[in-house]
Amino acid sequence: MNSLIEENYLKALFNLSNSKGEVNVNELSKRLEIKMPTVTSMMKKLSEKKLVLYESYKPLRLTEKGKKEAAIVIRKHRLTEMFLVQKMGFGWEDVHPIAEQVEHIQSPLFFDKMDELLGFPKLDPHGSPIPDKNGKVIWKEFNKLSECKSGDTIKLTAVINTSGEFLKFLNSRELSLGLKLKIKSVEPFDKTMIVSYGKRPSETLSHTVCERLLVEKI
Amino acid sequence: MNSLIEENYLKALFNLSNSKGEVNVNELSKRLEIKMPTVTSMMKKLSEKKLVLYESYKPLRLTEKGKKEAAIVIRKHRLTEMFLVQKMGFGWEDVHPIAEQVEHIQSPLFFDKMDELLGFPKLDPHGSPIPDKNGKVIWKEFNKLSECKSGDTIKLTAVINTSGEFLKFLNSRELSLGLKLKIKSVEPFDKTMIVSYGKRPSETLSHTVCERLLVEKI
DNA sequence: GTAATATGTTAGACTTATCTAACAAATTTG
DNA sequence: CAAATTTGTTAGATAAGTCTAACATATTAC
Repeated sequence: MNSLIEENYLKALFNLSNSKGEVNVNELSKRLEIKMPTVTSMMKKLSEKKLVLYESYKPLRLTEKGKKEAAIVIRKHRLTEMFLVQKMGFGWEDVHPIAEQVEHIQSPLFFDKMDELLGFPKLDPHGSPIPDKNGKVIWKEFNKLSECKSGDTIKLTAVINTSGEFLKFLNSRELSLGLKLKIKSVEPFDKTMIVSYGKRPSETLSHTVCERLLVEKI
Repeated sequence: MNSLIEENYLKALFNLSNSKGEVNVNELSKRLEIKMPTVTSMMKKLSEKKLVLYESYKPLRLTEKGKKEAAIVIRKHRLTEMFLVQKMGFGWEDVHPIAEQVEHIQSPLFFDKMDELLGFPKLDPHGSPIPDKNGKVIWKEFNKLSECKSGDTIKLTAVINTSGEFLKFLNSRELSLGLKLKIKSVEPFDKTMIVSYGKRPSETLSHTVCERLLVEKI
């Protein structure tokens, strides 16, 4: 059994690995807001437990066991977020800090019940995939909105940043997952996009925003 | 903010106080399965925080602040139990260990949502009162079944012991809260009761069981 | 009312997870 | 490629919560 703190290291490592495969001590330290020497010593501990491959001055990698245990925590996090939104009436901007705590509950049955009541969802409220019970994650190939071209019609499928700030911004523009958007034009200078969707014929989205929105081409 | 561990001490102290008003270090030590010296030092710490009245060699008492903070934790525990039973399909024998973890979640909104979805229940699935948001508890005057007499007709209103063992025993006899029972006879030698209820014309309940069942006279 | 027992405290050690300061290796830069 | 910068490690300190061993006080029993 891993401690709550070990679970947080595994989770951070897993999330950082998804983009890079390998992770620096420094990156992990920044993500967790924990100083590097502390991270180093935890890496040694997790290495002892066969959860992390650690060698001095080398990048960090999760073992298969480590990946699986991290994915289970992430599964619990995302099921919780979905449950909070679907069954308890929370907005998607409010669920992260609660899920951050609930994910550490030790009771497979509790999360199985959530899963069942939700009808075995594949995605969480932010469009992130929910790992299965064995820790397997099915990653869909996503495009960033920022990489699309003028004239494209796309569907909003996920958000990258799940901070309350960003999600409240999306709420204020009535941008929600599943929404269909048309790209009317892209400003070459600052990559700002003019898009239309729903009842909004013309909305301006900064590059910063477009980089955080994942879409499917239609 | 109190740590998870401090919350457990407060809760245990509150639960033990309900019967006695005062609690020994020794009793608390046994309840928590934590050695006495550790309990002593935690009492000093909680005394610093104005949650407990502690003097060497004297019995322990919660301050008003301590009572309130303990009651809030117990509120979260009992709301969780109710939610697990009513909204997630758990049996009353399975909810305790999960609630024991969920009670430490820091998010008043999370528990307010539960409360609302449950319709602001006053009792948990075991018949224990749910403290209100201010930590006020309304204690009903209960009788133990073991104190009733032959011929009495009573309604099962609460259980004292919430161990899985005991609750599974009650399940096996179809004994649930709200059930009406008639006491047919009481064996003077060992205080065993013969009762009838539902479709069961004659069931034998040991004194041990009868002491753990709280009832209302009809 | 003293002896025996039960209860409670003090002192000091251990574990986990954190930190800072100092040093070491790797990477980047001119 | 050598200097400067960034990244990583080691050593030692700190805090929370636990323990055991030894000692102190209270309570119970005779």
